[in-house]
Amino acid sequence: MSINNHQPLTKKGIKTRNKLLETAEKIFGEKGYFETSIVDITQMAGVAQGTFYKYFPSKKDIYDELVLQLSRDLRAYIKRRIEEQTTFEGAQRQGFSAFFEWVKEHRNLYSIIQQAVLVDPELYKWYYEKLASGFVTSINAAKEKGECKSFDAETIAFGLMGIGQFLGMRWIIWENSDIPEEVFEDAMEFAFRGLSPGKEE
Amino acid sequence: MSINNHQPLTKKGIKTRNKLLETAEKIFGEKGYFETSIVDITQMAGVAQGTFYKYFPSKKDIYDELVLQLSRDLRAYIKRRIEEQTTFEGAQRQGFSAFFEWVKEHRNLYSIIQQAVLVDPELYKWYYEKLASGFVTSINAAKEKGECKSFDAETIAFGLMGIGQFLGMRWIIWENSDIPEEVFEDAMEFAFRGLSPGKEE
Amino acid sequence: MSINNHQPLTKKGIKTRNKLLETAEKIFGEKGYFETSIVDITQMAGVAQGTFYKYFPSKKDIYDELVLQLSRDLRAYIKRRIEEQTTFEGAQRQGFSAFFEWVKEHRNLYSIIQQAVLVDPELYKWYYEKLASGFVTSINAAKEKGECKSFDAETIAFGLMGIGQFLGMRWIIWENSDIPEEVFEDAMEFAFRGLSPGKEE
Amino acid sequence: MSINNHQPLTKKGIKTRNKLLETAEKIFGEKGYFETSIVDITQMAGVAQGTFYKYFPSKKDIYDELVLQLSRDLRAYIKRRIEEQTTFEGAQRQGFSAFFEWVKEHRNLYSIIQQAVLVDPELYKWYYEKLASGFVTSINAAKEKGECKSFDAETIAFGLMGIGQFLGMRWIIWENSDIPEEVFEDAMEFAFRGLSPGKEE
DNA sequence: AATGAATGAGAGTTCATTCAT
DNA sequence: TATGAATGAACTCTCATTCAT
Repeated sequence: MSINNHQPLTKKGIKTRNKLLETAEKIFGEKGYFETSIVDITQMAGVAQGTFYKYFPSKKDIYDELVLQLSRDLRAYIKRRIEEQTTFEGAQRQGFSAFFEWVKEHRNLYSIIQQAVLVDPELYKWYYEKLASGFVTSINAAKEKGECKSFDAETIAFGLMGIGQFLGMRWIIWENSDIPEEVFEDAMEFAFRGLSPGKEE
Repeated sequence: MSINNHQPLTKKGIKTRNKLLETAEKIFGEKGYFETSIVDITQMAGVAQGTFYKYFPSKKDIYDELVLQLSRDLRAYIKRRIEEQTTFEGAQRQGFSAFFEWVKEHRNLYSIIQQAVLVDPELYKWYYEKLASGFVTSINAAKEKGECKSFDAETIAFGLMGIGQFLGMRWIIWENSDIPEEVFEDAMEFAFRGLSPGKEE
Repeated sequence: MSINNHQPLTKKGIKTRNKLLETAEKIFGEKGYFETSIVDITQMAGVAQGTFYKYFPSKKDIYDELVLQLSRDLRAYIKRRIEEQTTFEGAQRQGFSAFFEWVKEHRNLYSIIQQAVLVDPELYKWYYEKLASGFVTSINAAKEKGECKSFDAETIAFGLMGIGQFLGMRWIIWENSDIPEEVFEDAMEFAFRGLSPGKEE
Repeated sequence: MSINNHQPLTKKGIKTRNKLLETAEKIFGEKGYFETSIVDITQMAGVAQGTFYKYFPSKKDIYDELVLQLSRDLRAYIKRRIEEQTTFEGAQRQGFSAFFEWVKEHRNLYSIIQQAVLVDPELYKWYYEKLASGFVTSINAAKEKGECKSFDAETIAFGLMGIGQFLGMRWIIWENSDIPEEVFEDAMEFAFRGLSPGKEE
């Protein structure tokens, strides 16, 4: 009995499947989901067109898998960098820092996520809600420890993600550089102590 | 003298062209640029396929025109609402408020902008840089008046846009509601005085 | 009672019709019949699309009219140049000469004729048969006067037309030059006394 | 490894590609390049539209391939027939004869070449220059052996091609018959000894 | 006489997917 | 497991022609 459940059974099969994933990541990132054809992927991966459908039911499926994978990767990466931090501010600094590094190292993956706005809005939503939930947890913890004002955690989570997203876009993606030291410091100061100058006395 | 420069010369022509623009706005907003076909637009607009090409050289052109139009509209809308404000914080509050209202009233247009990430990244960049320049001006003015710390204006501009973008997305687009009063207030407090509780004494 | 018989009734109408003919000649010559659109013609002629159909029932009709016109023109032009000649060879020399001059002056018209191979093979045939009939008449006359061997006149007519056609193509059209003096003389010698060297004694 | 370079990799593929070429030859010949659609070709070849583009990047490409193929075929065919000839006149007689036979056997291919005037003038030029170069070689050889007057070889080459072309067109294509014996003989006599009667004494 | 908006059939081409081998 | 040929629906875009004004 042979059911094509799209799961590779041999070492060679696993290798082929990974090759396809890597190639898709590269091309989706460069040309965008809609401009990428299956032929593009199979050609660059060095396999026949038919082979693609041995491992993925459709074009959309390989995209979904990439998003899930990178969502997990990014969250794990940030988590690892935050763990050793003891203060809320320290953790956030490390978190932002980790995020910017990750974007820099994975420009393609970053691009792939943004494409979800058009490819699959629900997936886009899922990705950010998932990411937000990590923030919410640490914000609530900080509130209890008196390290953060008693804001609505969801509001702050999305606010912080928005800041990270836009700064990363502005400098890493558009400028193709690191986040300048000064920008990072200003952003942190902004986030923790706001725009208004303190009252002088 | 008749040159097919895609500009209507009669009242009837103007009406048809506008009908096409309105229809495109609606369908792009609902189905997304890539899932929208010219047939979709012309059918819903009630004209023949060929008629589309009398007024727009291509699908991309009508998209561009929509983005330009809405970019101007949004900026004008915000500007009008800010003008009467005398303080930096007041102006920002009004600005955010205006932005959220505008997004609520033009969900389709908001969606169209986000699509530019894939449709035309350069246009996407142009849109946000244009928007940012307004922020930069008012931030710099506020710095001189002592109403804002001496941050890099570009950093703050993108930070604020990110906050607005993500909150609008989270509540107006995903939840299909207004921005809750509490969320708005928390966001303003966050932006102007930061996450950290002031030093108690 | 108003019947649109495509004939202009006023001076203005005649002018418009001629403008269309001239423009069509130019564009057909440059871009070819199939690559030329009615819009191309009306735009360059400076009239509205609808105006075209006031004067010509279809694209094919204006083409036909051009071919008929130029067929008459070319034959009249050659005839005028031949009339004063008294010998067969003299007349043929003048005829070739006139043909080459005409081609040079009317590259577009020459091109238009060649297009008939694809546009309307029957018309193409008609054009050359009409042209051949002039040759036949003068060849038969020459045969009676002992100035030409007793060849089949049709054969010689098409042979001479073939020579003219190919030399004109080779130098005037491809090289965009005059027929070189030497080429012309060689061609005449070839036509009248053949390739073989006479018997030496 | 699979690259879609339009070359078939299996026997089945080769068969399909050839079927398309044969069908295109037939339909181009009958209806003309511009009146032939890809649907015409694929329908008659019994394959899906998409299949066409697996083997030919565009309509123009299959046309080009046909022209190149037939150019080689015709030249090879004539060359084979000429080789055994020892005299210039004998070779030319055989050459003309071969050409007429070939046209008769491949009316469609002949038609396809003529279409190049409109489809691709450069290709048309290439075809005749290539053909002419064979003539030039044998004319120059004949001049050295004293079998041909010292004419400019290019002039004679195009003159001879013109004669062949027009006679073939007149009798084989238009009349759909063979070249009549008498026409052939008159043409040869014309070419080798010219129109003028020798001087009587 | 002239305009220009509108039509709609049909063109060439692409591509996700299926299937025989 | 892998191949690559084959499919056919859908796409964007063109253009000769008609028609209301």
